[in-house]
Amino acid sequence: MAPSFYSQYPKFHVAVDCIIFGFDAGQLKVLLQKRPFEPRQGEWSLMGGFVKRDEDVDEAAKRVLFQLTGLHDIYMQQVGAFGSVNRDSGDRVVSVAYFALVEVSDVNDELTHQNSAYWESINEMPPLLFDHRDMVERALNCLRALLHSQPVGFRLLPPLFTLSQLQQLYEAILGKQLDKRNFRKRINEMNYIEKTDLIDKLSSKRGAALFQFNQQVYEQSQLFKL
Amino acid sequence: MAPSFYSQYPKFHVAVDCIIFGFDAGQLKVLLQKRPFEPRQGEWSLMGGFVKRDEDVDEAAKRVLFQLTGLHDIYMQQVGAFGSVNRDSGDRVVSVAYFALVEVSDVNDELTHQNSAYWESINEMPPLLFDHRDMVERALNCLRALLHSQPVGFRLLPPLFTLSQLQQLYEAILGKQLDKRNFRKRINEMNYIEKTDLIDKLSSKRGAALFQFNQQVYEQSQLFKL
DNA sequence: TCAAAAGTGTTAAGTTTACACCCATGA
DNA sequence: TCATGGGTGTAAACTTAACACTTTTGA
Repeated sequence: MAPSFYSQYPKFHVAVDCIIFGFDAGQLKVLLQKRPFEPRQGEWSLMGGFVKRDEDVDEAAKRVLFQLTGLHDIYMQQVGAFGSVNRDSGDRVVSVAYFALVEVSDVNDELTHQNSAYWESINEMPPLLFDHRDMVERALNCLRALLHSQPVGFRLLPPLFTLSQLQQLYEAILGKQLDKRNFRKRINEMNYIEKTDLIDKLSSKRGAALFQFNQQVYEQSQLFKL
Repeated sequence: MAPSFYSQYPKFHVAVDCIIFGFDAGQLKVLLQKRPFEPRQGEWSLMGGFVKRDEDVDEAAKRVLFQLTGLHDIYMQQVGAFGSVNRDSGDRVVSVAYFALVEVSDVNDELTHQNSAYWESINEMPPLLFDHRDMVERALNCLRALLHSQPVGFRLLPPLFTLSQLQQLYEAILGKQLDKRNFRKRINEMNYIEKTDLIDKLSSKRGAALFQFNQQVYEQSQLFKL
């Protein structure tokens, strides 16, 4: 192949970093990893990886998520590219950040152990490598905005959940208290969050109704908005 | 330097593409370029360029904007990274898109001519190269969202503008008609959009009051929101 | 019997929308 | 004198926010 016009320009490592959000013990968590290679081995970081030669950047993010959690078909969204010259002390690396919403109990614990990865509360994160803290903050802003426009909360919960759990989740993401009655009123208007006949007896003596998200009803309800 | 852990991984060309928004003749416009090199020379595209070895990706976007318009210190915001394997038929290129808000009359026409760049209405764009149309659409969505949270409109207008101009601009960006009285009521509540003593006699017989944006008042007003 | 979480409506405040006429001026 | 764009207020609809008590049941 003849040398193209492009070939006079430099090339860079391109990486992806994943902000993997989970919800556990009433708190919004992020899956953080002890960096397994030099430089700065052992420091807390996001799970990341280099993009392969014949791999979409989006695919690389999915692959990295899969490597760490064993999960496929997970909601992921790009946060943005981070491209400062000296952001990575190892070499010039342009990194594209993605966030993922996973259910903590679905995650393969063997894989996370192998990768020295641990769930940390968003409010109690240790100092992170490079610009990873910025990435988490930007991801959290994306998630907050998303929560207002789409029902993504349930992706962090088990298929069946109580309204108290859902409210705790919203409070953890938005970082503020919500009024119980107003919250339930709002959820009630969303027909795609359906009450089941099942009762959760674990979290209270009285028992709480379990709800589920109905994707089909949701998609139908969106069609009418045009 | 010893070969680092990183060096086993591939490298890619990294480019920036700029969606340069302007406002003219009552329409939202984008500055498009006839591609000056192969492959696909002569096709309509965004203005772009490769990131240099010792240049932040953000800096590269500013440089490309400057090359085409002669403008410095312009509002720019990243839209996201585009990283499909085959998005560029020349070679593997990961591109980061940015949008800029410029005042059309500030742009250096000599530079745009030299670069075969022309303002096209957002509603009448020709087919664009690669995934550039996606980039424009994503940028427009960003701009619309931004318009609701920050007063960025005036960056597309001259320092002095009439309320009718401002309304036309909002309508062009949002793609829908706005009510004149409601619009003016809303602008009136923003103390940082100040009425001046000057009158514009060009666009109407009666003359319209000219307004200006006051950055200091804006910053003050934002402090109170915490 | 009591502690702990579940569940339930109403009212006031604020925001958004819809809507129509007079004004000033140059041609 | 008239066509053109500039300028102005009010009422209804809707949305959001504030607020307190009863229920159930396991320990």
